[in-house]
Amino acid sequence: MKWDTLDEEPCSLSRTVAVVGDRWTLLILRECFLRVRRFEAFQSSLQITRHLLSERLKKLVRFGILRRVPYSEAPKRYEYILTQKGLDLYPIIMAMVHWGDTHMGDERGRPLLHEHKTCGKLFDPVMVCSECGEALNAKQVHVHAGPGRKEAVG
Amino acid sequence: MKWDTLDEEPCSLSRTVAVVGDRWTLLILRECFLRVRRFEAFQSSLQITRHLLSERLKKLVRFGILRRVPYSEAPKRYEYILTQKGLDLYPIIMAMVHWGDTHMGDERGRPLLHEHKTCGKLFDPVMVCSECGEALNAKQVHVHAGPGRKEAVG
DNA sequence: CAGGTAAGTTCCTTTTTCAGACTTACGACG
DNA sequence: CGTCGTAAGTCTGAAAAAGGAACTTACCTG
Repeated sequence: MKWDTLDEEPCSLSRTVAVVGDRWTLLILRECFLRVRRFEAFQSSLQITRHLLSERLKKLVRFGILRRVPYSEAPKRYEYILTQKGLDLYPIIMAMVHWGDTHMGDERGRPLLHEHKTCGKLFDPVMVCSECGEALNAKQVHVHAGPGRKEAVG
Repeated sequence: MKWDTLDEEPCSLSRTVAVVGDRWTLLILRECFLRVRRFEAFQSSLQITRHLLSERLKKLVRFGILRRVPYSEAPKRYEYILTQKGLDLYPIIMAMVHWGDTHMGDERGRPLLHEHKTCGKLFDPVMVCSECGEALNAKQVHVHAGPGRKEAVG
């Protein structure tokens, strides 16, 4: 597998995996959604080596998931802020949190609770069909090759 | 970071990342949802080294995501089948596919289309609030420490 | 001018991953 | 009977990635 061109495969999962498919990137994104923005803050909360953090942040900026925004001119200091493309990763993160809550919990209970400001309640994320609104499950879905696959396969 | 105990962190995202947080595991799971079940089939469709495939499958079995089921007694042959815990990863995979469709597409169009057998239509997965049914977005969610976090932090 | 802070970079060691050959156990072919 | 083919792995040496810790730059504070 050539990881450097994974984002051009005719498969949307591969393309997503190319961007967020490693441990550190996912943990960095968790911090982003918890409003962490600065290099030192990421480093101290994750205990990631500065080298890797620097590299991963660059990659996320390169893919348009974070923006590097100056917050001080002298000395030059930057913070990393989620773009819309980055904010759109929220369902992935929430799906992972929900799976962890459901299947990897221990006797201590959930680490975090999520409140939906709009309705005021504690909630779980549920994935539904855009057409009929019903909850989705793997066995009710049939997959067809789309135009992007047919062209790639020939 | 000690990756070997990541699944015990007081964070559901970390625990999920401990299980599915690497490139190969996610691609293997994609194949599982496309009904691939056998060692040789995974190997030839992914071009993963046999060594890594063997290791990743063992790990998925160990975490209860796949079951190793014999399909031939002599010679002994096995296939790998998603458990319910594994099937429950579907929202994560679909969320990743959807993000890839939305943000990593090219002029060729979508690689795959998904049909909801229940309603018969092509759909996108949408993540909604379990309480009010509204589509979720990061800015409308407030996070509270839950019991599992409070106990861990002290 | 010594000490502190933020955001990196550099260097060296350890761990993972990769590519490909080897193994085991069977069935079919000639 | 010996050889080929297949499925599901294991083993090995080389290459790539990750880890740990010190170093750098540019400013600010007492």
